[in-house]
Amino acid sequence: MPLRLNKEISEDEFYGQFSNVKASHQTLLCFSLKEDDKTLWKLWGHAYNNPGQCHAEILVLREMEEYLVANIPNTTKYSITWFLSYSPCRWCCDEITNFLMKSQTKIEFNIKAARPYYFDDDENQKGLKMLRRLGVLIKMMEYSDYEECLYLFVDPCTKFIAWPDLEVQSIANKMIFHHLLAQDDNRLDNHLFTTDDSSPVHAGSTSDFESHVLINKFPPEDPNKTPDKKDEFSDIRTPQKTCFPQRTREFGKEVKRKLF
DNA sequence: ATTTTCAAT
Repeated sequence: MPLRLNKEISEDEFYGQFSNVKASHQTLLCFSLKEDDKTLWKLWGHAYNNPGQCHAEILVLREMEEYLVANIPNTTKYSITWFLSYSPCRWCCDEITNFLMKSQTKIEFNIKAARPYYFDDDENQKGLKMLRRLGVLIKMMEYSDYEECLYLFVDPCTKFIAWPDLEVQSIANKMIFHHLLAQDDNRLDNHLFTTDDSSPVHAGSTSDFESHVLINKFPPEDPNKTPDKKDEFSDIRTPQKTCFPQRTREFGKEVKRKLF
């Protein structure tokens, strides 16, 4: 069964599928849906793509749609959160768009993706931009997102152990993601990489990260490994577990930075 | 190109 309702994933699945430094030919999607001002999820679970059949997103969208048509909302807004091991492809973006357009109830949609899925494909970029224009909060996963995903979908008592280069790769993913999605946004011309949260990335390392990602999307072994740089980022997050669910600031907000 | 990029060798 590619889709499982009310089932956590194992620790092995979590680390195996959501690693941002190892490529995979599978996609895992952990999802939750809740009615706002309620704490408990109304619908949750996880799904793998069905090989040769359909992407994980489609399975989950079907399940959520089924729920929405069968249940009269006791709220004015749904909140949906997805943890995806790959960012959605162009067609899945279209399907998410259709899903949002069909809903009678406002939907707050959060997508956190571990790895970029063919970001160099224009159509994939367009799909992601469309989602963002529709108000979907979409970002690449970073340390705190991994903590949250583990807490919510694996085990709240297990401590997240970061793998080597998680920080470096997530920062690289974040930068390339912003760069690509900002292409058609004139307001951001000179501020592609500004952030709200005092990002530890130094200006000098920008091109390193960018080329690193553009040349090798998911390098299994980083030939340019620089231990110095890794150490530089190793302490930027507190590893201790915090109370989830807890919303970190989303990237979508940071585009409203001052321009002067 | 409703798609050779979420496998099959």
